[in-house]
Amino acid sequence: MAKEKPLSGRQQNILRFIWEYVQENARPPTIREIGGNVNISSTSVVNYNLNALKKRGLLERDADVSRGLRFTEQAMEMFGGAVETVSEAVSDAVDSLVRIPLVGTIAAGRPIDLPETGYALHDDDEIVDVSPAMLRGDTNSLFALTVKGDSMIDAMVNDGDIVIMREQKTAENGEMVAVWLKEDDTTTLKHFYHETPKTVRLQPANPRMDPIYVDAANVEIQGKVMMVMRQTA
Amino acid sequence: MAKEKPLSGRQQNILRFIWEYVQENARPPTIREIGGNVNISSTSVVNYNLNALKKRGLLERDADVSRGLRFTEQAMEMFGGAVETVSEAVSDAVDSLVRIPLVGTIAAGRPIDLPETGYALHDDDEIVDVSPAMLRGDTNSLFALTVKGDSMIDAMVNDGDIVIMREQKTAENGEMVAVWLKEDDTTTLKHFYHETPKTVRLQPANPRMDPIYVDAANVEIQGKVMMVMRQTA
DNA sequence: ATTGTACACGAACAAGTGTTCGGTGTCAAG
DNA sequence: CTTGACACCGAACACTTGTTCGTGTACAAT
Repeated sequence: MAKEKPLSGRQQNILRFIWEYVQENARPPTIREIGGNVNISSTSVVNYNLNALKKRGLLERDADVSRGLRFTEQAMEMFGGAVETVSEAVSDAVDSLVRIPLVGTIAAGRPIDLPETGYALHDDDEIVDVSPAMLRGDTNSLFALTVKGDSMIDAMVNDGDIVIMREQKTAENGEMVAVWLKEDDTTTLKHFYHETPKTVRLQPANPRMDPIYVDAANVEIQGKVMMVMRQTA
Repeated sequence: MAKEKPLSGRQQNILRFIWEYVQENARPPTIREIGGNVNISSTSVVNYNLNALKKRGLLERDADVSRGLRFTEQAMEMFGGAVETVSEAVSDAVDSLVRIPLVGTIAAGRPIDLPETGYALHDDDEIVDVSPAMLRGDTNSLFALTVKGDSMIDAMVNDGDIVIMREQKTAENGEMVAVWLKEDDTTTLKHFYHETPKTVRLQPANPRMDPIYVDAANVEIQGKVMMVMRQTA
């Protein structure tokens, strides 16, 4: 589009006054307040200039209401950094919790039982709220399971603990994963290491316990353990 | 000062409406707009309630100007703090986290080392954010410690875990507490039971381990364990 | 010289908006 | 039963505020 004519001095003064007035008063000025501050004695002239600013895309006007002025985003950018809206400020003030569905249990004797729909949030799911500061990486594909029984003790995970997991079918060395041992009909939580192409080392979290070595074909990774939470009171 | 009467339902609705209106319109509402939205047909009643909110320190009013309302800082804190009288949208977006100072470490070889000032929040403290749903009872006197070493394994607590505790010098049967064993120069986390007036049973969290029986005089309770959190990824 | 546009202005008016008045009803305290 | 405080209400009014009208000036283009 053609280059626009620069704003007149009066129009610049009007914008600046409106901006400052909004900061000080938490409301826009009236036509008469604008006129009084930029030396325009006639409400008609102020009206004319406001309409010109509207035409330039810098203001929005609501007709037939008092103080019916609002800056457009373009004008906000013009002022060199938009002032946050109240809701933005509130959002910033609050860490968004990561809401993780508690979708079931984990026990030694069976594989993890996840819902078919990939644990999308349902009204009846319990939710575990976790601060994002406590989690790393992608927080979108997480789910939580409650531990049943004391078979995870070698992972230092107790009956009733909550395990936060990410759905993941492969593991990097050292990652703690839930693995289903097919031959043993057992789910276990251990640190995973590729020993050889055919052998996997599963290292208990308890450093005083020995690892187990299993055939890679026997291992089905069911998810990565991101976090363990235990309520003791 | 005397405890103030709670805001009436109408007054809460008025505040909520004003808040939402300001966010949407970048200006305060008129008396009539307020009335129309909280089912008050008389401008006089709206005026009466606005004056009551002003009296409570939640609003400022400029006389004889249109849209002469402004929230006070007290009201802003209220909205920012996500309590009962704010809008549902803000309230829903904000779940008050319990902010717990991470004040130090816990290790077997020494008692818990707490700051003299009772772990009041300082700018340089690390904070652990926990959803209140994960905690029971008083959330005001909590602190967090990072576990050093693997000596807490019998409590199924690993090196690097975070323990959320409440300062407490006595224990009910079954509560998990941090105890300092004076004769052994050891801190341990165990479930506490009064066996006899002179004897205490300390039961490991690991059900496969045996309890220890110690002289009550040898035991110094340093806090109750509310929660254990482990980051594994 | 004429025309069109931009800019300017005072005044009047219509509508928006806040304040005041006189009144009613409820409830607790005396 | 009376009184006072609180909450509520419709109506009227005063004032604020935005819009419209008619007019004037300056300047560029024709």
